[in-house]
Amino acid sequence: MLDERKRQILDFIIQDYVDTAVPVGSRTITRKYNVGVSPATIRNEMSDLEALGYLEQPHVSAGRVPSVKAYRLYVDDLIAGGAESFPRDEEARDCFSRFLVQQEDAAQSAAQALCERTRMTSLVMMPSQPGMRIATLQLVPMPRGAALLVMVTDSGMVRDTVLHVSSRLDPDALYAISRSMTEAFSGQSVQTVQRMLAAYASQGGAEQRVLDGVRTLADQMARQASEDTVFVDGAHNILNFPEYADVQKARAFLSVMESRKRLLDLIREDSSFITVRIGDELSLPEISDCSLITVRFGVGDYHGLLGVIGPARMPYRQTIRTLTTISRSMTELFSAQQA
Amino acid sequence: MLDERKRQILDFIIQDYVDTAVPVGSRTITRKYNVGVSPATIRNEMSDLEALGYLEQPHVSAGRVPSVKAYRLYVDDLIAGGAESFPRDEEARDCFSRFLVQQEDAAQSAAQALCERTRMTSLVMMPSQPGMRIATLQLVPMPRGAALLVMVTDSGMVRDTVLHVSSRLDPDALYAISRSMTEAFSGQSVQTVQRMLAAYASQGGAEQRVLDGVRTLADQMARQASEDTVFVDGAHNILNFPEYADVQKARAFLSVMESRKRLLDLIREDSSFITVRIGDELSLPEISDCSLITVRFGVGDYHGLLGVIGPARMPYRQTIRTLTTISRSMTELFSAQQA
DNA sequence: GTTAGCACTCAGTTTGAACGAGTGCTAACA
DNA sequence: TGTTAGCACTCGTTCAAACTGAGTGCTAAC
Repeated sequence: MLDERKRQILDFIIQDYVDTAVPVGSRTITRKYNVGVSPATIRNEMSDLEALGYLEQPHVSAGRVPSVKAYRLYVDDLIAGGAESFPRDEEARDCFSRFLVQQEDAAQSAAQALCERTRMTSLVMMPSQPGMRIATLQLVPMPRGAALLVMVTDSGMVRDTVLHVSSRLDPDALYAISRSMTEAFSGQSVQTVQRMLAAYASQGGAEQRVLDGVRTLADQMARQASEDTVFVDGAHNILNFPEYADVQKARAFLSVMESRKRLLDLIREDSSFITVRIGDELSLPEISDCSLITVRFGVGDYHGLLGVIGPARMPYRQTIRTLTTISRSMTELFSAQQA
Repeated sequence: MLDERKRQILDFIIQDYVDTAVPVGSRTITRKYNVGVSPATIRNEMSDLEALGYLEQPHVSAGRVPSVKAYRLYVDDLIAGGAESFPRDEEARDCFSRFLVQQEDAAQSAAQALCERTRMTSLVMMPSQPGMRIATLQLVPMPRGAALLVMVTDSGMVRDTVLHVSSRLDPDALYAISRSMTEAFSGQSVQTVQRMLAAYASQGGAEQRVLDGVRTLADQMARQASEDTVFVDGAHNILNFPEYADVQKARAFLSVMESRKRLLDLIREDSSFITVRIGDELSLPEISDCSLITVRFGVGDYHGLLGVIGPARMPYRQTIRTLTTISRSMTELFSAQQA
């Protein structure tokens, strides 16, 4: 469809525009890249490329800018051609500790690692876990008659809350309570626990406070279980890009990044390993000159998404590499956890 | 020093500038506020106020802007006069759950509450706790041969990490280990524990993994103990202020908010309950047109700081009120915790 | 002490000219 | 037939000059 030379010129334009954020003119191409033809010829080719929808002109005396269609072509090729060649990155493993970590911690570190490496905005989505069941409930003694109530689910999620119990309850007593609570609740779904405890009227006393604690944690868990959670990091990095030199635009972008709902709408609907959505494809006017790359991580029925948002003019190859690397680390981490 | 009318005019100017961010002219004063004299008279008074250092003129044909000295006068009066009149705010209590919470969670909620109410940037500093000692170590059973190691200090700080132990260890066995670990380490300072465990060579096996876990947590705690932690929230709110319409300035501001070191330098040196530092008084050029208000919270030897940063043109009264309200809630929370 | 009037100042905006990067077209060339 | 040099043309950008208007300071009268 596109002959060799057109394709090469288009690639040069994309490359240059990604680097400089300035519309690319015909002479720039001949100066910087060795095509072997004169600017006039480049102009003819560019004119064709524009007619084909791969280039756009901000105004008649400016250079050309890649269109969404051009990025799409570029990215599709990138993914088709280079998917296997993304190398391991040992350093990436190290951004998670060698100890196992809780899922939320891992997600947060992943988000940090992503935005540190890409200098853009990173997203991490942890999937909902509707079937979550309680595995353990345990009271850990704290000073001054308090205790930490810890709830663990079969999927390894952990939540805790501090309770006032009674200073007369020694560690063994707390452990006895823990065992019987675990016996009572273990294997139940958090929703069932919520229902079981909703019946209890609040009647004071240490027991009641413990049950209230269980209910609180069950509520938290249930909320978590029923909806996907999203971590965002580095949203302010958008200010580093000249396309967001306007504070109004930057604020619009940030407000999208703060709206869990809009983010989920963005992220949700995709099933392939790598998804790239460019400009309008995101169907959110506030970020219509951005691109979002997402990759999956996880194993079996437990998987989430890693994502990076930046200007449509982003270094796709490098960003995809970073994402797949971190995704692999996350997957390994969770496989280890499952094992 | 300042006669009644001058003082009133100065207050009007401050009030108007806080509202509008636009230099205030003499006619604006007569139009909006009922002083009972003509613009010409106001001009004379403003001229005097400028000579006294309370007003500044961005340029000769602009209105006047309050100087740092003016804000200082205003704020000092505010604090001297109104410190007792800050009311309770029941709603503020509710932003912390009725259950006791871990200190970090409380700090984070406080930061959130502050920036939600002030629409500026909030800071919460938790003080270092050099004398922190271990109270409890406990292993909570997790699915698939894992266990959550929980460490609690006498000050109520909690840290945990996931370990692979052995699937042959049942809850009772884990509890037995927990008890003996607690016996061994309880009452020791985290630094001592670090030293005790540094001697152990890593030799594999479940025991070793547990001890490695203890060491990891002790390291974390020690780091926390030796240095103050700062939570920042709502830094991006700075974009809402016209004085930060310039992206460069906004970036400079955000970079300060990300630098723990610079923040600590800002916050550190103060001993009174409320501290207000205006403009240059902050001695950081990036934020020389901001003000920082900090108030203490906590009881006895355990206290931290709540702070709000915004443009020097901020609603001081309201912001101080919000800060003191939240500070009171935090203090109550921690007193309850101690009791 | 207060005020009306007036000249003056100066940032911000508008206007228009010069500039220059870049294009499209045409004609010549290989 | 594809390539290239040349040239007219477009249009955003830049810069300076002119204009506008908000606001002041000063003076003289009340």
